Amino acid sequence: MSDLQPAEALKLDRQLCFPLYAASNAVTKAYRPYLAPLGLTYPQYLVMLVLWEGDGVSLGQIGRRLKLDSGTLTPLVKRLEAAGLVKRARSREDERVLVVELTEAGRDLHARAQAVPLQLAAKLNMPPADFERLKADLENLIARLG
Amino acid sequence: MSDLQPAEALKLDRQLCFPLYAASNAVTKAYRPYLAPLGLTYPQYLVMLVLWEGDGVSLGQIGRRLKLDSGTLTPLVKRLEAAGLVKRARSREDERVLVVELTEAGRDLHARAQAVPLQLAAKLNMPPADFERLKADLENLIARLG
DNA sequence: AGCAATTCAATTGTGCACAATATGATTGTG
DNA sequence: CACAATCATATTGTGCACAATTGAATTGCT
Repeated sequence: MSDLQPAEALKLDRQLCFPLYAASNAVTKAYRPYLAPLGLTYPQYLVMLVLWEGDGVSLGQIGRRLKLDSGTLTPLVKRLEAAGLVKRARSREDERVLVVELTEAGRDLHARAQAVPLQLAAKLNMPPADFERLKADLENLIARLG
Repeated sequence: MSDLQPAEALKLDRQLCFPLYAASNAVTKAYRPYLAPLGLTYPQYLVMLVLWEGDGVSLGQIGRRLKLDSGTLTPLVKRLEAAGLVKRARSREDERVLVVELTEAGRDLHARAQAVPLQLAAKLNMPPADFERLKADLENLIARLG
């Protein structure tokens, strides 16, 4: 891209950022019909994925894993609590720390969520090699941005 | 992905969607320091890219190009108008249509924006081949999601 | 011409993202 | 043991995204 004339570099079709932005919006939208019956938004689903992998995690740990800050996560986790999927409690050892734990309903949702990746894979219908290459390239990009 | 056990498929590290989401957030954030001096957010910058390529475009045309709806674009373009970068006017031939045109200040901003893609390319520091492959893969993904 | 269907934008309401700041708990240092 | 610095989360304010609805202009059909 650095060998383009500046005016050419400003064309929408020359941007990497735009397909990235559009693809992210499109994928979030693609999840909606499968997550709505579970009562989850896409960012809420990501938080649940973290909790299903390891319950009893602090807000900060969730944030570092998902690269989201407290301004995003505090209200999001409160909504998960209002939906009865998680409990929020201060850590006994360190009162600054908020520990997020699954409720029974939150654990039960794991079973119902197992169809989601399969439904999305079916909708994408992307060859596994393309899928893995794209994932690796995106992870590389994220690493370059710190 | 379809050959994974469901529980495995629900691991965050197996998701394509998550690096896509995280990369999109990270790229938007990476633009911020270069766009803020121009008085633009990243979505506003995308709208300006469309207008710099062809001025006097309807809101619907901008929306189809950027895959954004009127609920997003109506207030965004009003903010661009408030910033003095565009004019909003109803089409003479069809009063339903809102035509968005650059002001003098909006055209002048084009020159100042030419550094932006170069600054971002420098920050990414990604080999052109990787850049192009990732862009092609993302466009392919967008096409699969309609 | 009349009128239902369509189209384009605006509005309303919910839920992110994130910068900036605030608040309270903990730690480190003299 | 004060007490400044740090740390974890919460709050405030701005700006997206998008579903759902509305309203007005236009088109199409008979």
